[in-house]
Amino acid sequence: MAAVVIIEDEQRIRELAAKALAARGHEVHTSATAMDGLQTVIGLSPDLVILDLGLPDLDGMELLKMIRAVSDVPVIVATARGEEPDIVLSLNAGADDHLVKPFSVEQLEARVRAVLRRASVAPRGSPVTIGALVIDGAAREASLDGEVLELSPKEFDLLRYLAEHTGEVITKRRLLAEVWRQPYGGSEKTVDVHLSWLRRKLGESAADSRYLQTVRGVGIKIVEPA
Amino acid sequence: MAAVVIIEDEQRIRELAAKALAARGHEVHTSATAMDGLQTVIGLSPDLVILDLGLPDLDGMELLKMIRAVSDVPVIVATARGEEPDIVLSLNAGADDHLVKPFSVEQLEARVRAVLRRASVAPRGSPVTIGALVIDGAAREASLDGEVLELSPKEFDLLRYLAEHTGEVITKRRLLAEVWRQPYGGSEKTVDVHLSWLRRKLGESAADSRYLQTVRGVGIKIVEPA
DNA sequence: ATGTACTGTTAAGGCTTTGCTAAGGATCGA
DNA sequence: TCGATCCTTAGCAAAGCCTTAACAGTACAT
Repeated sequence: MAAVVIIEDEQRIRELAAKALAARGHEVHTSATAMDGLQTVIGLSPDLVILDLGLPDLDGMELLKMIRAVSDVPVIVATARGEEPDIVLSLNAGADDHLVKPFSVEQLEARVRAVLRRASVAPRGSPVTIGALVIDGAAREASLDGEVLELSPKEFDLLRYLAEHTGEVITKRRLLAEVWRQPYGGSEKTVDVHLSWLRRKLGESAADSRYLQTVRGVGIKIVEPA
Repeated sequence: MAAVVIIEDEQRIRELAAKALAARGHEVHTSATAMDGLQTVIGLSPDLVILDLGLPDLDGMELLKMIRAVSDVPVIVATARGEEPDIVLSLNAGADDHLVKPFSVEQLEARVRAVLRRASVAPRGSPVTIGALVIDGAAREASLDGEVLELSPKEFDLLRYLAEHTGEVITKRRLLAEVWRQPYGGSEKTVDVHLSWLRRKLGESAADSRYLQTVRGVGIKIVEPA
C-alpha cells in the first residue's frame, strides 16, 4: 500500500504501531534512533514518516528539519501528553499531522489514512477496508467477503462516513449533519431506519453485529470485527 | 481547548473574534485572505473554521468548497446582513452553522461551543491511561488489562471524568454538576450507586480498591495503582 | 462503647432509547 | 406520464438504563 518509516525509541509503541500498519498492508520500517531514522528515510524514500519528537539522541524538531531539507515526505509527529506546545512548532516546521501519546491503534490508522489521502499517495476516495468489508468511494461500491452489496445512495453514504471514522462513535445528529447535510432539521429516527437496513444488508442484526455497534445514548460506530 | 482558524478580511472583526475565542482558551489562528486561510487550514488541521463569505480575493463559497475537498473540519460561515441567500447555499456546500454580521461576542461563543460539541463526541483528544486502565473518549470504550469493559453511558462518563482528573478528589456534588449536568438538583446517592457499579466492573470493591478511592467526607478520586 | 453520619450494595419500577416493519410520498429516469 | 426505487414518517415492541428506596456496613467523635 505505502511505505512507512516509524522513528520511535519506545520499543512497545514502535512495535504496536508497526504491527497495526503492517496489518493494514503497509510496508513498515522502524528506527529506534534519530540518526538511523534519517538514514532510512533518505535511503528508502518512504510515503510517510511517523516521528516521535522525544527521541534520546537528537531533538525531534531538529530531525524533522533535516528530513524536510531533503524530502517532502509527509510526516506525522508524536508527542507525549503535556508537550502540546511542541505540536504547533512542529506543524510550522513542516509536519503534516500529529498524535498525542498514548494513542489508540484506531487513532493512528485514522491519521495515517488521512495524511496519505491528503498526500494523494492514495487518491481521494480510495477504498477503505474494515475486516472483510471494502468501501470504494470512487466506484461508490461496497463489498463484503468479495460480494458486492446492493446499497441505496444514502446507505452507501452512511456506510462510507462511518468507515471513514472507524472506531469512532458518531452521534445520529452528526450523521444528519454530515451525511444528510441537515445540521438542524431531520429526525434521528431516519438514521435508525437506514442503520437497520444497512445491518440487514451486512448480514447482521442489532443483537448480533460484527461491524455496526450501537453505543446506547450516544450513537453508532463501525469496528473491525474481533 | 480547540484550534480555531478565523478567515476574515475586516481587521476589526477578525481581532475581536480572535480575542474572544482566545479568552475562552482556544488556540486561535487568523487569516485575512482566502489563500492564506486555505494554507492554514491544510497545514494545521484545526478543530473549527470561521469563514467570512465576503472575502476580497476569492468568493467565500469557493473557498468553502476547497476546504470541504480536503477536510471534514466544522465551518461556521459569516455573512453581512442582507446576504442571507448565501446562508442557504453555504449550508448546502457543507457549512455547519452561520453567523450574520454584525454579531455579538456571545453569539459567536454560543455558535462555536455548539459546533464544537456537535463535531465530536469527545472534545478532548486521545485516550487517557491510568495503570492498566485505558479510556478512549472517541471510541467511548474503556478497557482494563486489554479487556473491553461493558459500561453504561453514565458509567463511562463518570469514569472518564474521574480519569481526566486523576489523583484529584472530586465531590459528589461536582460529579452531579459535571457528569449529570445537574448543578443543583439530583441525589448524591445516585452517584454512590454508579460508583458501586463501576467498582464491580473494574473488579474491585470499596474495601479493596486499586483505582477508585473514596475520601470520606469529601468525595472520590481515581489513582494510579501502586 | 455507642450513636451518628456517611458510604456501599442490591433490587425494582419507570422511563428513555433503540430496532424494525409498513405505508405514503417524493424523486428520477425512461 | 408511468414505473421503479428510495426516503421519510409513524408506531409499536423490546431492550437497557437510571433513579429511588431500603438496608447494611463502616469510620469517627464523644
